[in-house]
This record gives sequence, structure tokens and C-alpha cells, in this order.
Amino acid sequence: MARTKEFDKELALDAAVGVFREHGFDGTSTDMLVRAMKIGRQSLYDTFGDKWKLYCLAVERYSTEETNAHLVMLRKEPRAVDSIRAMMERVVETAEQACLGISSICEFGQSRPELTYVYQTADRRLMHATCQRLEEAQAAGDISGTLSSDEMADFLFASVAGIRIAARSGASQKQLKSLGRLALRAIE
Amino acid sequence: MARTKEFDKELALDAAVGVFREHGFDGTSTDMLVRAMKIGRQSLYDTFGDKWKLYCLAVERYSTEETNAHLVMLRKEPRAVDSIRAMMERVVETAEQACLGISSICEFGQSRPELTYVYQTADRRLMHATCQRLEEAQAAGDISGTLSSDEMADFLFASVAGIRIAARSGASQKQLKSLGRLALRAIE
DNA sequence: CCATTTTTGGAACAATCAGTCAAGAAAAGG
DNA sequence: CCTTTTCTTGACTGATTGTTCCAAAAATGG
Repeated sequence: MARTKEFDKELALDAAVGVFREHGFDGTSTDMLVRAMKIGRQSLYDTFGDKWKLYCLAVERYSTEETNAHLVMLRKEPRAVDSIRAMMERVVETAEQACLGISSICEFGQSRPELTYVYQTADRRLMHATCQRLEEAQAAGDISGTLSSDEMADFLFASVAGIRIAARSGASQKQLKSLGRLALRAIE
Repeated sequence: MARTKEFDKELALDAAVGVFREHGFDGTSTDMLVRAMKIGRQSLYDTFGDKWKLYCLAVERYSTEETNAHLVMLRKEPRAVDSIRAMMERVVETAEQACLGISSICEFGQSRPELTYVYQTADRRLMHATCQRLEEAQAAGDISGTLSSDEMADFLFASVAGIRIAARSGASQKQLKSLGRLALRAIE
């Protein structure tokens, strides 16, 4: 198997994520992609098929990476409630970067099954881990025992979306911190 | 002043809002607009200038109407806390419709000053009324007295965004209700 | 009825779009 | 060295974009 020159596919995908998250699918031209990914146009089509397939791949990659980052936080602290807090704090700190997940949901809603599947896959994985941690925190008496872990997790992820949109609309870091704090307050 | 035939400008704008909120600016073609607004293409350009100006006008109209709807809720109930709840409940009930404000912020962030100005104007008006009501509720002892009205209002609006995105990503009415309830729980 | 104004529809515009083709440059393996 | 594979480049193709022009149709006011 002759391994010849190959550009870094993952790196190129990351660059595509960077463009898509900032300008959306319709707002991104193939020229913008080629420039950002630093590959020839032909390589783009050979490697990723077409613009839509590349977008789906970018959304998928972003989703799994973002989910992984959340999971890392969720396992960071021994006390479950501290991990939950760590997860929200990371969101606050990284909120200045546009979220491709939210952008994609806004742009396409439920109209593209291949995207919906990607969202759901990531959501299920994240939901599972979060609920587990939330139940631990409940058992430890650190958060409310009357709420179901499902609705708490749903609320936290809705809050994440709220925080990111607030950031995109120009909220200060101080305001974002306050949003994160209040989200946790709801489940205490 | 000869009043000649005129199509309903406001009605046409509403139709434009309907298309833009669902497909965004880049995802909307002038053909889609002309069809939805039920006017000739030339009338569109004569009346609204171009696609971008029409979009700005649509965002402005949507913002003020949405703000008005919030304000109506905020004044609906005698008890301040009931009004706040009414405001959130309306959001939950109407969440299946895409929000042009969120869509616009997602698509353009802070990159278009003329849009940013529209957001801020609506936000200021709504913020003022909400803080007033929140302080009333604090005085009545119905919500927390330790939080500032500003951060509570910010949080409620972030929650509105979170709820609407959850809806667009397919959350059930039951889930949305739970989100609204938990948002209020944060400021209790 | 006529004159004026507004709206319409289609044709045409240049610009840009996504995607393809072909030739050559660069890299890798022998 | 040469061959093979991969990548890049630029030109090219239709299709679609936003926008304008123009003439006909419709509606209004007198």
C-alpha cells in the first residue's frame, strides 16, 4: 500500500467547521471553503463529495467534539455537582465562538433528516452522561431531589443554547457568567 | 392627494417575515419573497429597495411586534410574578414558530450594525419593562430578593432563546413547558 | 369616459454559484 | 532516474442569484 502525499483531512475538516459555524451553510461559498481549508477545489470534491456532504460531515465532527468536551468536564471533578458546574463554566468561557449546532438547527430546523440524526446521536450520548451525574448529585443532596434528571438535563442544554446566543448577540463575559450561575440555581 | 391602488404594505411585510424566519436571509430567494408576498417583483424593489433593506425592515417589524407581545403579557396580571409567568408561558405556546430574531443573530452575529441597532432597541424597551416588573415581584416577596433585576431579566431572555431553539430542534410541548417552569425556578 | 398612477410579467443583465474537466506540478516509491 | 499517485491550478459550464428595464394590464380619480 503506497502511502503517498496526502493533505490532513481532519485539519481541513476543522477549517470547514470554522467557516460554516461563522457563516452557516448558505452563507458559505465553495471559494471560502477552499481558501480556508487550504486545498484545491478538486481535492475538496474528490475527498468530500460536495458542499452539502462536507457540511454534514462538519456538523457531525463538531457535534462529537463538542460532546466530548462536555463529557470531559462531566468527569473532571469527583463531586457530581462540581462537574456539572465545570461543564457550564466551560460553555461560558468558550461562548464567543459561534456554535455550529445551533447555527445548523436555526438554518434547517427539522427539515434535513441526515442532520437531525446527527443532533440526536450527540444529544443521546450527552444526555445519558449528564443524567447520571445529575442523579449522583441528587443522591449527594447537592441539588434538588424533586426534579427529574431528564428535565434538568434538558434545561441545562437549553441554557447552553441561551448562553451562546446571548454571547453572539454581544453579551459581556460578566453577563454570561451570571447566566451560567442562574441556570445552575434553577436545579439547586 | 389622489389615493390610488396600493397593495397592503404591512401585509406584504408580514409575509416576508414569514419567509425569512423560516429560511434566513441567505436561504430566501427573491422569487420566494415575491410569491409569498403576492406582489410583482418590481413592486418589491420599488417599495422596499432591495432584498437586504427588506430583510432589515422585516427584522425590525418582527422585533417590535414580538416585544409588544411580551409587553402585553407583562401587563396582563395584577401580580408581577404572574405576569412574568404569563410571558414565559406565551413563549412556550408559540415556540413552534421559528424566531426571526434568533435566526438573524445566528446568521449575522454582530457583523451588521443596522441589525445590531434593531436588536438593541427592542431589547432596551423590553428590558426596562421586565426589570420594573421583576422589582415589583421582589418587593412582593414572590421571587428572590438577592438577585439583581438586570441579571434576572437577562436570564429570562436567554431562557426564551433556549426554549425556542429546543422547539426548533424538535422538543415536545411537555419538554418546553418544563423548560419554562425551570427558568422561573431559577429566580424564585 | 379619459388620464394618471400603480402593479404586473417577462425579458434581459451581470455576478455569483456549485460542480466538472483537463493539464501540469509536486510528492512518493521503486 | 522513472513511474505512479495525489494535489493544485485555471478555465469552463450551466444554473441561479439579485436587480433593472420596459411594455402591458389593472385600478384609481375626475
